[in-house]
Amino acid sequence: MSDPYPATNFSSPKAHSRDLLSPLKVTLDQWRALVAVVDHGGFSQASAILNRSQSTLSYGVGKLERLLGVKVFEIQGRSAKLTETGQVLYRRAKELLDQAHGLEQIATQLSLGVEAQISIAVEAIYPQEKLYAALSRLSESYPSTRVEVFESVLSGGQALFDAGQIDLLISSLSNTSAECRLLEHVSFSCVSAPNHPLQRIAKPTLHDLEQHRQVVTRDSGPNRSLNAPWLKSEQRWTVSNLPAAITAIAQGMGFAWLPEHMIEPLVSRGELKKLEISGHTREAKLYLIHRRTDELGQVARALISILGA
Amino acid sequence: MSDPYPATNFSSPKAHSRDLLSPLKVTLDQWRALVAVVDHGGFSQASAILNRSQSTLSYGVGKLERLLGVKVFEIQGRSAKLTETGQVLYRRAKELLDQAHGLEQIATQLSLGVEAQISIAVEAIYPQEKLYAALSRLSESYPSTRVEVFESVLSGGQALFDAGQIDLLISSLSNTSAECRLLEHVSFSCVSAPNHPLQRIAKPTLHDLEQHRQVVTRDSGPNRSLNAPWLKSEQRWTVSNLPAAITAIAQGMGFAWLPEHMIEPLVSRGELKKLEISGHTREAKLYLIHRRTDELGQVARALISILGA
DNA sequence: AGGTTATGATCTAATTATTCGATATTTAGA
DNA sequence: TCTAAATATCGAATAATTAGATCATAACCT
Repeated sequence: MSDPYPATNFSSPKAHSRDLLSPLKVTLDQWRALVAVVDHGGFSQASAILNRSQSTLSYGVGKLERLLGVKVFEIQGRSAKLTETGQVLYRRAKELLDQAHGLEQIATQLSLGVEAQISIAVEAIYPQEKLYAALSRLSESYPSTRVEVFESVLSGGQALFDAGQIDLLISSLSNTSAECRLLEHVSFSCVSAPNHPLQRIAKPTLHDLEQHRQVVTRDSGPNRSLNAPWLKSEQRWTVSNLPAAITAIAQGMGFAWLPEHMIEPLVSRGELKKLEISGHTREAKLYLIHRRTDELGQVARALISILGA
Repeated sequence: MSDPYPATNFSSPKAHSRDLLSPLKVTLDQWRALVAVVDHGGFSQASAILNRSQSTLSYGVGKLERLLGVKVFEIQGRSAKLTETGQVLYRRAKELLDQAHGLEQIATQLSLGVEAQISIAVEAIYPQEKLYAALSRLSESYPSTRVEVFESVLSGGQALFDAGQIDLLISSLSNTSAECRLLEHVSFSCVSAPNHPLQRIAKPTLHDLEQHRQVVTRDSGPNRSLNAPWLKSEQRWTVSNLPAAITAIAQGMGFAWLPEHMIEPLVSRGELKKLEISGHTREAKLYLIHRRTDELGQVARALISILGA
């Protein structure tokens, strides 16, 4: 008896290398006929739905079966029943048709002037959940529009906006040369690692803070010039993004003013600890900035509406 | 001065209800023409690849543009360049073509006798990671085959196998009426919650164990008759699946013999604690059981080969 | 049981869509 | 300005799809 466990030839792990341009045997209409026959319980019923004659569907499905060498339907009595093979193909064919319709819908949207892409810059302190929730809602209405998101710090977004590279900007810097509306208040807390020397001071003052190293996030603008108004420490480390700042603080590198919503989980896990600076709560205002709405496309306008709601 | 942060692309989350059977304006061949023209830098070059004349492609793409009301190409000089709209459609069209090819490939597999579905029963103590790793590899070679997995305990899988409802069985009970090979040793440890009374006994004996409640997993077979050979406690709670047993133990409900690989993370997190029963390590042998290979399809054989490797 | 009806398969002719080759047109480069 | 290379367009040839008629079969209904 031969080896009961014959070696099997497995194709490469990623079978994603398909020749997209090789000829296709089966047309969308043929798949559509198959699905219609299944969904309406027969060739005759389906023919009414598709506005084709029964013989047309019979011919189409028959051709599909012939071309692929499979048997999709089994005629039991006077009704057509799917074979096991047919069930598999039916499922997949529905997905294929859905994608084909989606593609045409996208094309229709584009033909109606929906932007193919919009670009936005978002201040890093803006809550990511809100951003992604908004973009998720946007993509429900405009699946064809690609979204490019730039994370910016301080003047960085402004520079992109002025250069005309983005449609929308969420920034802490208000702008009088464009439409600008208050969007969000972000509260900052001063935090350090739990074992940092500052934590041993009962009520640290601003002067106490100045004796220690502060971690700040670098302005992403071309000049890297702007600082938040409360930045005064002599010893200062500058990092490129907020996650880096948080990591540095957690490692005991110093203190920083960070957005409440970003540090909250770390504080409750005990990896960071707030420093209560008497009478000094920090708050940043985030503005939604854009050109005049009549200069924007409908997708950008929709995003403004979602973000502002 | 471009921004260092990477661009992010969001795609549509979930296709909405679409009428799959409404007529499609654009054929796969027309999408194929579009993609070919982009990929080969022009209508003429693409015509060679697709074995069509240049005029055919021009006609096809032109028709696509007319039907959808979009402009895909912009003729700059003597080369065709994609418009923004075209770029979006090109991307999606490639996905559509890939799916269409995938569907035909699946049909081809099915036509060559690849099973549309295989069913397997797996003893609950078999490591899930191994199972899913094997099934994942299997689906690379046989994406068209659906897999049905039954989780079984003791005689449960055997019953399914005897009833011919499954192709493969991984069970701790060896079987002489079918092909059967040793697949895996699973070590069991006796565990309880850390605060359980048994933990206060330095070297508990089997007799000590019998004084406490044991949690066992119910035989999933029709008679619920079999017990593992070492089950002796008078007080016994029987639960339906291993996660339920683990939860019960962690809550202090008693002790149980559980597979090492399932309790290891809980032990290291301190939610469970092992009871060192002197000289009594438990081990189960898991067998891979199946009918003669010449009675099985190629997918079942491939899975046997993967599991046995 | 026997007639009736609903259903799918098959054949054919008519219709429709696709394809090709020839030709016009545009543009980059010499 | 001329040439080569590219796309668009046109008409004829070709291929594919479609509908209608017909047949065979199975379920349904007295």
